Amino acid sequence: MPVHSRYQDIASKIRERIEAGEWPPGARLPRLDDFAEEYGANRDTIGRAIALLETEGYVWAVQGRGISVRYGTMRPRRPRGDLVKRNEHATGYSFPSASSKEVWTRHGKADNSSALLTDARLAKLLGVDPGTEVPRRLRVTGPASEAPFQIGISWIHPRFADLVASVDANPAAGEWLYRIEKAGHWPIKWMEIHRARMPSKEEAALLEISTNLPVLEIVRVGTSGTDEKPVEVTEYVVASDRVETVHILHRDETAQQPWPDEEQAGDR
Amino acid sequence: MPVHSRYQDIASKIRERIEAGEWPPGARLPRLDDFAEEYGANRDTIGRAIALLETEGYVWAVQGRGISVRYGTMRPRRPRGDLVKRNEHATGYSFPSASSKEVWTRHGKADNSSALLTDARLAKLLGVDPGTEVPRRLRVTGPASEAPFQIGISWIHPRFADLVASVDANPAAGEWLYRIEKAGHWPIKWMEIHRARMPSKEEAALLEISTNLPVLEIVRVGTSGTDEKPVEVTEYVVASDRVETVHILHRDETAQQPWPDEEQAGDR
DNA sequence: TAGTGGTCTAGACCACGTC
DNA sequence: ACGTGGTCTAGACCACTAC
Repeated sequence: MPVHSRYQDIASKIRERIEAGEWPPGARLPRLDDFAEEYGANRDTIGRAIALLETEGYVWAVQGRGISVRYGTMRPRRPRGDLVKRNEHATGYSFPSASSKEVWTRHGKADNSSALLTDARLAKLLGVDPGTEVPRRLRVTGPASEAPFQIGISWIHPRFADLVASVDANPAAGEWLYRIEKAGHWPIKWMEIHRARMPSKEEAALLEISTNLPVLEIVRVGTSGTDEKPVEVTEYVVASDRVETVHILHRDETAQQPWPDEEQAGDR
Repeated sequence: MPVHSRYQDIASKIRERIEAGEWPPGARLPRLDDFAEEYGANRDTIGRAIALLETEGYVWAVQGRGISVRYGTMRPRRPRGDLVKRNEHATGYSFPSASSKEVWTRHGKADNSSALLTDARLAKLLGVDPGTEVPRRLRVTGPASEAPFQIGISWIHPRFADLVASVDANPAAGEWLYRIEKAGHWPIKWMEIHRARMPSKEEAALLEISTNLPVLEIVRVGTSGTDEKPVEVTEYVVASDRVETVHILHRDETAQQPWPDEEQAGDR
């Protein structure tokens, strides 16, 4: 485990203790000095470890008060379903588009192959068991002259493995999805889950950013319009200093006016 | 300028020099030792300043290579024209709803008053000049028993000042908007801009989080369904460890983009 | 191997919340 | 006023990149 620096190791240990329930949400952690003595490290080093845990949402430290465990309703990679903000909007494939005349270029080669989908959350969204071998497409996208702004990792449901394998080794963006829609699953329906977090070391390297720069994580799930089953899951990781997402919200055609006392046939 | 600590002051100075163009995007900054000598501070302190600038997206430091200026272009991630589809689903106000039986409570008092809208970006979105006095509504929202998860600041277009002033001093969520829709602007159309960033000190205090925890910033613009002019702008700041946003995407045959592209004059 | 950023220590002092 | 986290220094060493 320790391939990291001292403060990262210590942070890992404290993180595990929190997750094990040693200190419940709201409880106060030992003081920096206590941790320093316990781990045989300098207090400043403990401070760095705590700062790391703060970026991950585990703890909240306040001068003069102490360090307390957050009510981590949605711990990193462990979202809870009941604390969610719901929006609905229209965009199409949310693959970032070339605005005006600009053209996004792939940085490095796209990797189209199969891999084991070990992430439990993504596996669940795709409707497969964790560890299943799944067609995967990985690419890093951005302007040709500058740093990339996005990592995209797509996992296609294994029932489309043959279909996807028949496509060009270096397909255009969305090519796999077009094929699937053409094969009788039109229209694919989409859901996206957005959140902010810090990048992993690997993600930071791919995006050419510091591990200190937050990223926007977008998990997109595509569902067949015909059999209602998941078709693909894509995780985007975008650099927060380069990209914002724009959403257009529409009102349901069948929706009534929001106030109940009046009836008025809604036109648009 | 600030009453901040040494490394924050130094970060401010370097930030200003970057924005002044002293080092163009891609250029390399002086070494830590050089900065240390120039500012008469310890190298470790300079390192903290650089780490801060990294979280803000200004620079990118790599061991063995040096510190370079980022290409800090904020690019909206727009829907792709040929793939955009129409949307038929309702959204309602994207004010977070209590899923299941949970009820969000206001932390502290909501502040309903008027204030000067100095933020150039928000002023532009609302269609007023920066510095205009505008009805404002500020609230901090979250479960009753735990920490809040969201700050919401709404700015209502001044043409509705009288209408809004007539509402109860402590209105229900969305009350102002209902009134405006009722006054002949139904249905309001919405756009949202999402991005990840680090919180300000004040935001962190309101959300009871560390300044090290990234937040999701959501700027929402409501436009009158009848005269097509902006009605309100709301900025949400949500704690990234508590909230994810969920979006349902629908197809639309017409590649519409009703919102004018905002060129990003640099508001970071 | 040289150069540069990252981490660590020990000790001191500062800033903030609480009593 | 006290206690706790936050910052700063000086110097040393580690980690990574480039040559």
